[in-house]
Amino acid sequence: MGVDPHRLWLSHPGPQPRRGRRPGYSREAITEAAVALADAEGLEAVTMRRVAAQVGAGVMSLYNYAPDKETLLELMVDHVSGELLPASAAAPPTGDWRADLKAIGHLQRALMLRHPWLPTALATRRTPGPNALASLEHALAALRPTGLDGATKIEIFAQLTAFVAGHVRYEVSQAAASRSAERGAAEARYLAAVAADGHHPELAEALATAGRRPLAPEPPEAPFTRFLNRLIDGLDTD
Amino acid sequence: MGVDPHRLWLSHPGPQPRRGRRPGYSREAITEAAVALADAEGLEAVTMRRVAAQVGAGVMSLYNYAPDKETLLELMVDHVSGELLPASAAAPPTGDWRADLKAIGHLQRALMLRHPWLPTALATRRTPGPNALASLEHALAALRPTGLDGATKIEIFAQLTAFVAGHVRYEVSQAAASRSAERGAAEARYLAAVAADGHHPELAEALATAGRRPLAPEPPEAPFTRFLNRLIDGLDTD
DNA sequence: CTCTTTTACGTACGTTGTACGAGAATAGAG
DNA sequence: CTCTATTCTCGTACAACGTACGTAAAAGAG
Repeated sequence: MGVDPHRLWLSHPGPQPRRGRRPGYSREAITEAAVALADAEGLEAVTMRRVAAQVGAGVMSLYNYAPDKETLLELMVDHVSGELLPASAAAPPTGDWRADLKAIGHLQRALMLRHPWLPTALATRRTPGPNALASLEHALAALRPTGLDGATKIEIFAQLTAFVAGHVRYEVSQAAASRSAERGAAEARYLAAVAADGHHPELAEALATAGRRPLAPEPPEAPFTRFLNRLIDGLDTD
Repeated sequence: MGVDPHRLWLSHPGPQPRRGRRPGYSREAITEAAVALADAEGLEAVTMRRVAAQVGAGVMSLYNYAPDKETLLELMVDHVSGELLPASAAAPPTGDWRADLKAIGHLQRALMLRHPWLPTALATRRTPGPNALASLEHALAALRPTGLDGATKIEIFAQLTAFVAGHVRYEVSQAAASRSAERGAAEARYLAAVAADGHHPELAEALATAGRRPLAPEPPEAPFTRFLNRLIDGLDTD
């Protein structure tokens, strides 16, 4: 499982071959088509046949640009990770590493909301591509004032990303549930029935108090901000 | 997508049918076979054919016990969630909600290390089954002293679970990388090459300082404990 | 031109989830 | 008992998937 990252990332596009038929497509075009498909219809719509149809190629032609589908997913992840680059370049470390890290978290969340398949695609371990490494570089620079050792800084970044992914997954599933009335209602009926069985008093009370709106209306990212702040403010440099 | 949770969880085993052939297998046996398969060979080894072979049934017989494979995954998740019940029952809330929550996090981590496919299986949204709801009930009871409203308590539990899942995924991927020497070496070569390109000074330094062992040897769960403590100590009741 | 290299992609295979329907088992009704 | 309704079993079959293989086409080198 997995492809040599050196061959995949470092030798691309590689020295132009001086002989042979010219490529009719490009890794970028294929990746963009796959991303567009995933954005529009979800990750499960990304099949080799559909991606090929999207770019107007035969199915097997894709394999000249990515050795297998898992690699194509890696390319997709790194491609959208590139959307973080301009913001990173525009916001160099300020010296306040907590604020910098929170800003990174918000950017990651926005990216994942734009590409809701990203948390799922990130779930399987992959070697970071150039854009992901640029993100990591930016985060490491932000963490410089902490004086932590390298492994810990990398771990913090991985944990932050996993945290944001988990939260966004929760956000979009909640949004999907409240958008599809039928499914949401069935789940509500089920939970109400469980709460009424007498064995789940805490759940019953939680559901009863869950409907209440907060006194002051809050922006949709408020819960995320609260959790993010808690996580990062809790980080210590000892 | 998805099955009515009411039918799935609440009417099982349901009133015995008074006529017709008697079931030759059971939902529990099938679920256990699937869990055993996932424990031994990973989630991707869980195919309807292999599960059927494991229980000695024909493939299509499984569909009398679960309407589709996704539902079987739900059954697997809830089944292993049942392993948390004894510990929950043995450890009622102490009044120190932070300590209680940390204990829950450690139990969840241990569960996920026993079933490394669990973080992945949890990633796709599903309605909680009875065992998951018992876990939630336990966590809500622990959170009672916070006086938070129901939605927030539920959100905290979901976020905690997502956090633990993310961390365990990281843990097992690290363990897998260091176990397979070939793959780990290829990645190390790649990262070293990137670090040497001059455009990633922070990464270069982080990798250089990453090899150093801590002065005092620490147990394997130490990083997890640190992150968990930071997350939970950061929670506030305002 | 021929030779060599590289890309394009039709065909085909193995594996997957599962729809369908025919047969077997069980229990009540007559 | 037989008849019939009901429920479970599971062989067969199909569409969709990732992709191995091989042939045809293109393009520079000689």
